[in-house]
Amino acid sequence: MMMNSDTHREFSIGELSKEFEITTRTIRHYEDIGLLAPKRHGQTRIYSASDRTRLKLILRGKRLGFSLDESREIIDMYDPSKGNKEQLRTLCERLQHQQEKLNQQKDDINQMIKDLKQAEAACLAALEHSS
Amino acid sequence: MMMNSDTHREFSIGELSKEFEITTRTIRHYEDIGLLAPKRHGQTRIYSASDRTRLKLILRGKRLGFSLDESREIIDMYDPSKGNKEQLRTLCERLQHQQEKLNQQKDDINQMIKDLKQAEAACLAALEHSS
DNA sequence: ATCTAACTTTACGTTAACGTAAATGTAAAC
DNA sequence: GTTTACATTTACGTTAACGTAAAGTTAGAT
Repeated sequence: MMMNSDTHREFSIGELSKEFEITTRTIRHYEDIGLLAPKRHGQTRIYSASDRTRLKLILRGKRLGFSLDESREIIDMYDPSKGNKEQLRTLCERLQHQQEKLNQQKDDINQMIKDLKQAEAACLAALEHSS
Repeated sequence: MMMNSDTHREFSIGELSKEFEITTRTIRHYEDIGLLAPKRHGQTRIYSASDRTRLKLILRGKRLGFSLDESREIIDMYDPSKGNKEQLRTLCERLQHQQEKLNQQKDDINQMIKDLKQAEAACLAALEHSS
C-alpha cells in the first residue's frame, strides 16, 4: 500500500479559503456548527486532506441547493459506519432515497435546459428577423 | 387555432397552495416581491394558467437551489422579449451561460450519485458480512 | 525592534424567505 | 342568523448562513 503525498498534506485556513474562493469566516462557521473539526497547532487550525475533502463536499452540496444540515446528513452517510444490522438497513434506504432525490433534480435540470434552449432558439430567430 | 380549456382556467390561492403543497403566505410573498401579479376579483386574487406556470417555474428553481431573485432572472429570460439587437444578443449569451451552469450542476449531481452508489455498495457488503 | 501577514476569539449585524398572529371581510350552508 | 370555510391586510418574529468590526496573538522579514 502506498500513500501519496496528498494524503498527508496539510492546509491552513487561508489556503483553503483561496482554493475554494470562500472567506475564512465561512470555514470557521462550518466548524462552529460541527461540519469540520480540524486539529490545532497551538491556536492555529490545521486541515488534513480529509478535512479538505469534507469542505469540498459541503460546497458541492451548496451548489446543489442543500442546506448545511442536509449536507451534513449526506456526508455522514459516507463514513465507514459503525452500525448494527438495523442501522445498516436504514442507512441503505436513506442512500437510495437520496439518489432518487438527485435523479428528480436531474429531471428538473433537463427540463430547464430544454426551456432555455427553446428560448435561445426564439431569441436567435428574433435576431435573424431584425438583421 | 384552438385553445383548450386549461388555457383559460383560473385558480384560487387555496387551490394553488394545495396543488403545490406550499402555504398561501408563500404565494403572497412571491407577489410581494413582484414574482407574481394575479388579477383580482374585488379583493380576491385570481390566478390564470400562466400565473400558475410562473409559480411552477419558481418552485422548480427552488428545488434547484436558486434564490427567488435568480429564478426571477431566469423566468424573465423566457418571455417574448421586447428588445433591440443588442439586448437580444446579451440575452442569448445569458441563456447560454445559464445552460452551462446547469450542466455543471448536472456534473455535481452525477458525481454525488456515484459517491452514494459506492457508499451503498459498502453498506450492502457490511450487511452481507454481518448476516 | 517593529512591521507585516496571517492567524485567533467575541459578538453584534444583515439578508432572504418565509412563519405566525391579529383583526377583518364575504359567501354559501345549515 | 350564525357557523363554516375561505379570503384579505398589517406587522412583528424567526432561522440559516454568513458579514463585519474590534481587539488581540504569533511568526517571519526588514
